[in-house]
Amino acid sequence: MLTATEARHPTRPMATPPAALPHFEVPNEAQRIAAMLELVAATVPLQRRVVHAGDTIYQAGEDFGRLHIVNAGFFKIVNSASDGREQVVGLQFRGDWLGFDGIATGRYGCDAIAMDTGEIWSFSYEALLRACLAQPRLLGLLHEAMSREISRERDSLLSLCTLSADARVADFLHYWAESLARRGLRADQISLRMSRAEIGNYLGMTIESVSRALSRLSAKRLIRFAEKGRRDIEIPELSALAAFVHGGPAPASLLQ
Amino acid sequence: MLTATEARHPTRPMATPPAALPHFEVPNEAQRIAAMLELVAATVPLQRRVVHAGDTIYQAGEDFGRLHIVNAGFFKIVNSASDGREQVVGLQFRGDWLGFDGIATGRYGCDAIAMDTGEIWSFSYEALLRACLAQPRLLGLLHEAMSREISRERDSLLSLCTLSADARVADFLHYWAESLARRGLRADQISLRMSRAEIGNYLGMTIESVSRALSRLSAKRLIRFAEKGRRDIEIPELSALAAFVHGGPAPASLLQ
DNA sequence: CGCCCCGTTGATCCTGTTCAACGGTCGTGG
DNA sequence: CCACGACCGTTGAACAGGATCAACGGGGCG
Repeated sequence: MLTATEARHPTRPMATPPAALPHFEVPNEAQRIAAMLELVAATVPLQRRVVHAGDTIYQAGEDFGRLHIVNAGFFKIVNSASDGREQVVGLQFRGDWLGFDGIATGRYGCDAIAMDTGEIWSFSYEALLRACLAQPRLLGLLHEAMSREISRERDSLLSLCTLSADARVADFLHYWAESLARRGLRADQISLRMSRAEIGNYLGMTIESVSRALSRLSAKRLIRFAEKGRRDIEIPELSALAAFVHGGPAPASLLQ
Repeated sequence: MLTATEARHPTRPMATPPAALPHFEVPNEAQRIAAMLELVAATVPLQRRVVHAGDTIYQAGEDFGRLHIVNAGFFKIVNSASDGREQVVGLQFRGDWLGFDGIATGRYGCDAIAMDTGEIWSFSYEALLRACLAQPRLLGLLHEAMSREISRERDSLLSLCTLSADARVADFLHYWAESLARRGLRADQISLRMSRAEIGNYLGMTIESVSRALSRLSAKRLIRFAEKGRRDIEIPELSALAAFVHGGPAPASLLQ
């Protein structure tokens, strides 16, 4: 319940609040999230847990009873079919909630797995509902989080069905960078802590296709690989990436 | 509640409550939905609206303020990107809720369109929340509906990413039939009131591929076309369809 | 009747998968 | 210290599943 002082990792870009605000158009989403976390912490008895890459927050089939909020780090949601097919269906960052899929059935429907060091706040769903009676704003936050989750998944569906492989990868990078920017973190150089296999699974394509798509994006100067480690990617112009996703493979300006 | 003799060809399979319970494994989901509708109708001031194919319930960008429940008919949810890409991201049947995507932003994020004659119950989100104070069970229903929606979309993601075109179509038919069965309607002959184009869009494939997939499923005896009208489909064995989805294209028993 | 929309089927093309080989990095142990 | 193997990412070549292009039949309706 205590030990609040630690749980910070200055070396981990995900965990710390921004030191300098970026120069992108920055909505006050970071404040929204901070206020949300503050309110939850103040009104719901919660348990903080520091997690490391690979740690499981919950697993499909477990009894539901608790919800979770990402305070730091990031997490993947994996949905599995009875025949063994697995699919990463969501990536959750600071301020996102985990576990909604368990409410209806009383059992979690997916696995939630940490992709990096981070901190998870967990609390009983029942306790949350009780707290909502005293503090109705809390209910609004809950509904907002669920609504956001629904919209986000619909956007995934749209991207998966309507975009080419290259555009899907570009959209993925754009989404990632935007998620950082919205939280007040710098978005011009992101460090995916996912293997190509995980990216491919998330985007519904193979490792090779992901690799090729990244190479092509790099050739088009839409991204740049950091010197060391091809998991660190620079995005010179976020809007160019977005334009590529939308306008198709031909930005018309700097093509051939 | 009886009148068991009809229910053969109600001409409108979606609209009417079940007359005879089917012989499939039938959970009491029909009762769950009926009880839900009853409770909502008793506690929330709602507006009933009869709609016809093509009618719009709400559109992306409109101010959010109301939620909707399908009492009869069925509806598609269409998500659109700024560049014009459109994607059917959900199909909603009796008992399903519409409009959750508007809660977070205050504006609907998708279009909801009737695919057939039906009836929609609409009510103010604020009024619902007020009613929840008096009747906490209502809040449980709301959360359950949102949770279900999230799970459903994750399953769509899984199917889209991991299944071949034929399996996707089979899965779609299976989902449709199961949706009917769960509501106490007969599931062995379904009448899709969607064009091939709409099915294709929903499944992320072209009209031609849908057509071919249906032909192949028919050749495999997993489905059969009704004499007149290739939108009416018989499913001799629902479990065989499910087995095809999972076990891949080779059911091993009646192949070759 | 003519038109339009829908669904089917065939032929061809292309995107992304599959199969394969290779280089780099890291951790382990001789 | 370096050899080794496991893992990751990249790239090439061949393949295949769907997309695309095209033609045709049927039904509804002005």
